[in-house]
Amino acid sequence: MATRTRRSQRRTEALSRERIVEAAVELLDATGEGGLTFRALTERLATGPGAIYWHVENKDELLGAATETVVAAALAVEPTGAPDSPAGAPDSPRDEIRAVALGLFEAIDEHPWLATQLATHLSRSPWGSVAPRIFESLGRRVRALGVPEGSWFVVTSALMHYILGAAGQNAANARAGGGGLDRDEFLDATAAAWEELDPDDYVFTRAVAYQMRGHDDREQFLAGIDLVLTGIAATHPPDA
Amino acid sequence: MATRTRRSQRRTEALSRERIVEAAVELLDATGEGGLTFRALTERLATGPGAIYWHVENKDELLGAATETVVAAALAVEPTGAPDSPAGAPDSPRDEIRAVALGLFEAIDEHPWLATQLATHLSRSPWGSVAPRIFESLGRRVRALGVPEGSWFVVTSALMHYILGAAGQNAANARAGGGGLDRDEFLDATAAAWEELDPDDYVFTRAVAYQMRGHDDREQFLAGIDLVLTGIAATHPPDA
DNA sequence: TCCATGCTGGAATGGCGTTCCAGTCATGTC
DNA sequence: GACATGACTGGAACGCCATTCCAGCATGGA
Repeated sequence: MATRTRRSQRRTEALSRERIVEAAVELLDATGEGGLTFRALTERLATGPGAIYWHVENKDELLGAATETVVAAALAVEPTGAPDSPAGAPDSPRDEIRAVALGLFEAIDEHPWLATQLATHLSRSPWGSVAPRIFESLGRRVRALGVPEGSWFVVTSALMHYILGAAGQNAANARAGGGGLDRDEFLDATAAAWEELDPDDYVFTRAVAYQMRGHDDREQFLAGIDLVLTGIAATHPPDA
Repeated sequence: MATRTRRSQRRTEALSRERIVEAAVELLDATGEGGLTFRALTERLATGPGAIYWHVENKDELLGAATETVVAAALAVEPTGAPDSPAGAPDSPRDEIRAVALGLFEAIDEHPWLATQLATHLSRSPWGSVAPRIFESLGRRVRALGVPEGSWFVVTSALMHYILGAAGQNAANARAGGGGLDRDEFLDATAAAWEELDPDDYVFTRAVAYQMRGHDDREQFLAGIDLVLTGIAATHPPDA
């Protein structure tokens, strides 16, 4: 086995599109958006640029592949059937939507570069695999919610937009603001900055700044989801 | 006059931070995200890099300034008092929120680069002037809606997240997908792509693809806003 | 045995953001 | 009217980036 393996491979482990994308994700996670360079990639993979370009069209495609990989992983853990639930108590569509949303939220939280990447990727090529994947996952639950067919598209889109918008903007909050600040310091600094705004132009923002300090991102994200879900339920009563 | 003007200025019109930002916005509008280079900028302003760097810290700051300028302009047109309404019929907070949202939607529609820029800018530095500006504009109406103070932050954030998320993702749809396609062709291509997805994995998406074809972005965006607003009203009844 | 083909990585290219610096001009001072 | 000052300019250069080119390698089939 060892012989065959060694024979069929130039290096300890052959280069492949998978290995490249995996390394790219690791690099993005470790060093952020700007940390993914072909130099760093060739170094980490102990190879040259030509080898990478043989497996991958260009950097944009590599970023797209990284995005798709991470999103797919995030949606894969979703409790489609919830086989471990107490039996006879399947999750409601509402709970499932919350779970899917939270999965995406956490994926963006773990991979902060996803926020920007999704924004460019989704609007640039909605035919890619990532938009339909998210859309499908949410849409099935929207249908289960009892929303009439004519509104499926609108409702599912709205949900997706909220989820990606909110998760994206929260992402960097969690990871501190570029400097070495931790989350509390960062929140505190932002709240302080808000409190020093012009009292005339920013009455509301100043009045609300204190709520910024101790707030829990996840909790607030879910509260937003609930707002949208409640709106959906009110607009399309399940018994209609 | 001409003499004094000519005397006090090195060139026909002196370089200034304003002029630079203005040129940057024009360049971004005309040639897209990647079109803004210092080379193109120096050419358009008939100067050298050093002159630009005297007025501006670096490219990130320039992009931030461009973003702030455009957002400020978008929020400035909002009908704060609606002085031209039939008299005695002021806009409801709900209508005003719709108007503010639509203003942002159209700004992103006119300047597609705003979508990505807002995503990076907002999450990178929430203390900048753009987040508070939007937050304030929406928050005042949320308060007028009768939402209890304890929920101001959550509700306003949710609204902002939906607006920016939805507007951002719709932006590029409107401007065709990179190629020379117009809107209808683009929508059609996307719908066709969705209809060719795996029938098992994408039941919902395939079933809904046809709704993609003729849909109106603005209308759908507003429908989403209404969903959120309805959710807000249901969660916080005005008479409570 | 030898060649075709899939795959590799070092060297080179052109464009980018950014820096450096020698210079220019309006202005204040005497 | 001469001169020093300091805001402001723009050409040349630097280092890093994505991308391309190509001479070579290993391997499976003839």
